[in-house]
Amino acid sequence: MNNTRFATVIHILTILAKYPTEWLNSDWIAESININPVIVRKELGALQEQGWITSRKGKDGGTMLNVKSDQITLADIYRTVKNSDVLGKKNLNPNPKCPVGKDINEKLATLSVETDQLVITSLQGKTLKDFVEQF
Amino acid sequence: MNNTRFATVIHILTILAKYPTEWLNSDWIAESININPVIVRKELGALQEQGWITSRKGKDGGTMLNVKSDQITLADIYRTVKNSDVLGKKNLNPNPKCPVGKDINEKLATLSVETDQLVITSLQGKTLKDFVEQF
DNA sequence: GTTTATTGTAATAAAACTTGTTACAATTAG
DNA sequence: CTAATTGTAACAAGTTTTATTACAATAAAC
Repeated sequence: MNNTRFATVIHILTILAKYPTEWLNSDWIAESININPVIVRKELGALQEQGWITSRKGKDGGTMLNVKSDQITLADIYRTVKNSDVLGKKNLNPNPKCPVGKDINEKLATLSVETDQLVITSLQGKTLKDFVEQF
Repeated sequence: MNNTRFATVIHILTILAKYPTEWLNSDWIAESININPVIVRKELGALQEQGWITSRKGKDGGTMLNVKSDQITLADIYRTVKNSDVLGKKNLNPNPKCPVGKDINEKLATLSVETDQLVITSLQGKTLKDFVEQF
């Protein structure tokens, strides 16, 4: 992961969890993170797909958390934004004529899946609630 | 990690470990991975800095492994190429006037370090020798 | 119902990162 | 001396990430 999506999304969710009874708008959230409100709205789109939030258009519109914060684990959040593996990409076209090249991707894949799973398992033990309670 | 450096470097090291008595040149290694030889030479530079290989210039030049493959753990390799954290980047300028923005990076950092450490610890239990023996 | 503020989304631009390529000086075996 | 190789710089191309502009659809509030 070489982007800020996990940081952005957990920031958004933390704010929503902190103010669970208010319709918070994307401008307000964006100011806390100090990023462009359009990016916030894009991430809110991803959170909607998970069913975690409800948004309302129009004047006095905004977003509210839809589920209890102990129902969302950090693994759920990570999976939502994850777009690369911990150990990075495999090589695209290793040479099948080379005994190493022939099998490397298969061996790498095993290691890669195992490493990613380790992270997921660890994050499954932590909820958004645990995280938010630190504030 | 959204690059192929781990895959490239472990591929290189696997080949070197497989043929420990030959001076393998960058063209030959590059053909197995199917990448540009200059990239191989760049990575070989990183491996030299770790003291893991010796290279020889000139005709019949090439590279040989300098240490036993059970002396290199996958954690050592990962650290050599790692250029991003498992959970990605923190947000650059969260708003210090917001109670969430004020502390988010500190809380995220704790989580991030813990997650990275988990991966390192797991990879420390695996050596290059273990990996190479699969071939 | 008109006004105003907001989401949702597309299109584009700018910035950062990754990979590939060309070129060549320094070096070393034969 | 010749041929082949490393080491490295410079640049080019491709991909990903982040920011920005624009605007239709919508809904509250008056």
